[in-house]
Amino acid sequence: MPRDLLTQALSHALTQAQNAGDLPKSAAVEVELQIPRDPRHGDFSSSLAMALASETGRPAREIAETIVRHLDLPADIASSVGIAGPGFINFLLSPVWLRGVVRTALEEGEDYGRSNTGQGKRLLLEFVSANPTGPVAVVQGRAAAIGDALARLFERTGWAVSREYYVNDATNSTQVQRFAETLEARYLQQLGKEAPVPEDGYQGDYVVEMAEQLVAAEGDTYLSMSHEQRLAALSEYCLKEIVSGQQHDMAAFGINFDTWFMESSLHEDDQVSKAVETLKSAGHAYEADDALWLKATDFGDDQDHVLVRRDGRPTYLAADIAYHKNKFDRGFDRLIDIWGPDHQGHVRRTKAGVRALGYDPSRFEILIHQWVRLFRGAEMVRMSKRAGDIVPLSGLIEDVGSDAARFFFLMQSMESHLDFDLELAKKQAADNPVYYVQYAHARICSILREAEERGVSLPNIADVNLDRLEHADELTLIRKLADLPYEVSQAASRYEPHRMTRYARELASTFHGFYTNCRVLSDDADLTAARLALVQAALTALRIALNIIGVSAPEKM
RNA sequence: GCGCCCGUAGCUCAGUUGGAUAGAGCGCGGGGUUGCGGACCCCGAGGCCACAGGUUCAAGUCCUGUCGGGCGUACCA
Repeated sequence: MPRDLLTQALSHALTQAQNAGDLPKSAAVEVELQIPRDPRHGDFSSSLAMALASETGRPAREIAETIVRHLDLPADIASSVGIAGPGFINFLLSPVWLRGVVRTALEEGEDYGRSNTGQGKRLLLEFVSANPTGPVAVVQGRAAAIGDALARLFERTGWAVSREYYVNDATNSTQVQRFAETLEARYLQQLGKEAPVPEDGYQGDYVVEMAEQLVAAEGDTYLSMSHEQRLAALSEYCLKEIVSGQQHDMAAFGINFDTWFMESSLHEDDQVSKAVETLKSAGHAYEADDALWLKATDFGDDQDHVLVRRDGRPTYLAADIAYHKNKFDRGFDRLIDIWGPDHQGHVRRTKAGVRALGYDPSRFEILIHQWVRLFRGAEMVRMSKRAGDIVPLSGLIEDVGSDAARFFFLMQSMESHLDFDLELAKKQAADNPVYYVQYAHARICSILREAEERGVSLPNIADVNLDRLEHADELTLIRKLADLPYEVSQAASRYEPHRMTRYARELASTFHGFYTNCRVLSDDADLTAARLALVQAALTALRIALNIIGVSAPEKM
């Protein structure tokens, strides 16, 4: 990447200047490049001289001149190096170097922009993990879109990624029991019995529908059982039904999990109790009020938390700690969890538990995404499963389609609330930014089809005279193509998948501008060949960006 | 009360780890095609970046406080 080459050259120039005595040897100054807001300032810019100015007390412009004098740039990379403003060192990439990007993109194809920062190390990405007490909701769709995009970003940066969905199917958990009691009531109601839904039960209509299906499938089989037997049978039944429903929801959204990890498997193998024992013997857990507590305050939390309840049942936290131990024990080098905003309070205690077990906290990251607020027109729709008014992801996909849903989920950073107006998303299908990007892709495909129909064969890149690419819109498009590798690496390392959505829109916009001003297929055979190469490179970059955000790239629309 | 996130154009949001004159989409006003897809392109209007201090050569960005919104604050998950 040119950024790296220029950064290295600047660092080197600084050292040279210092060794030559032209600049004082000061404390470590980080050499970094920015992209100027105003393109007239060049492709890259460094404020290195200003940072040094305040340390050395010498004028920034003078320092900049000294550094530039010692600068030894790789051949052909920059067509100009300038000093501007208060002391910026600006670089303008040369057309020669830019044209090389087209060649690189075509030669590397779908691999363009890949890097190997992960060095093949194993990364476990856990996301969605909706409770098995209902269908996957819209807010979890956001987690799904974020998680899958991050997974693809990490795959592109050299990590061996596993996608995992954690199923809280422990039948003795409070939520599962509560759900089973609700289902029991609805089931009995279906059969004409008087049975109130528990006050803290699940109010959503989908439980009624489940009861209807249950009666249709199994009739009154459960009627003659005792309350306890019936609860056990029903919770087993509904866990199976709901999990398979969630698996169906994820498949419909194009998310393929490598593993659906069952919490129950932790309990069956005594992994939870063993983890608790380990904490206890290490002195990180203590008895109080007839319960067992994790001494989380020793590991950065502001309060301690119960691991084993007074009645002897382990808490969710205990299972979660055992679960993360299990992840590490499976040999993963790095763990990333993506959680919903309602789990924010659990971050510190879970990290504390993992640290208490002796694992390196830098290998474990929990990302919190914010809510999706659904609107029907001006009316906001609440989405708590426990409150009952759940909006399933499957409904959203039916309404606006998987592509639009994924694109919208990734249009803004995960820590921002997302307003999703269902009516607008349906009504304005034509104005939807996802179509704008897909249209650019279809347009390029159309050009390539047209070329074929006219008997213009696609050029072999080795035979193309790329020097014919000199129009401003051509070079602007190439600059955008050149950004892809950096965008991918940044989006991955900073957990910012929405950057790829922004990139895709910018790339599409840049392409549309090029298309308006530069005719691809013309009588000029050399120019046609060069532009066909450019257009194919743009196609490659668009496909990569769309692939990362999980949106299809249609050849016709 | 405490913790996390948010507050930027009429609306929805970006803002490249603190850089030069704050951007995009939608909406609004005006223009553009005897051409490979007009689901496109170009121009314009529109901003005390919630407010007040502070740090810095430089603050939308960092720190402190205030105000407003969301969420959390269980021996639920």
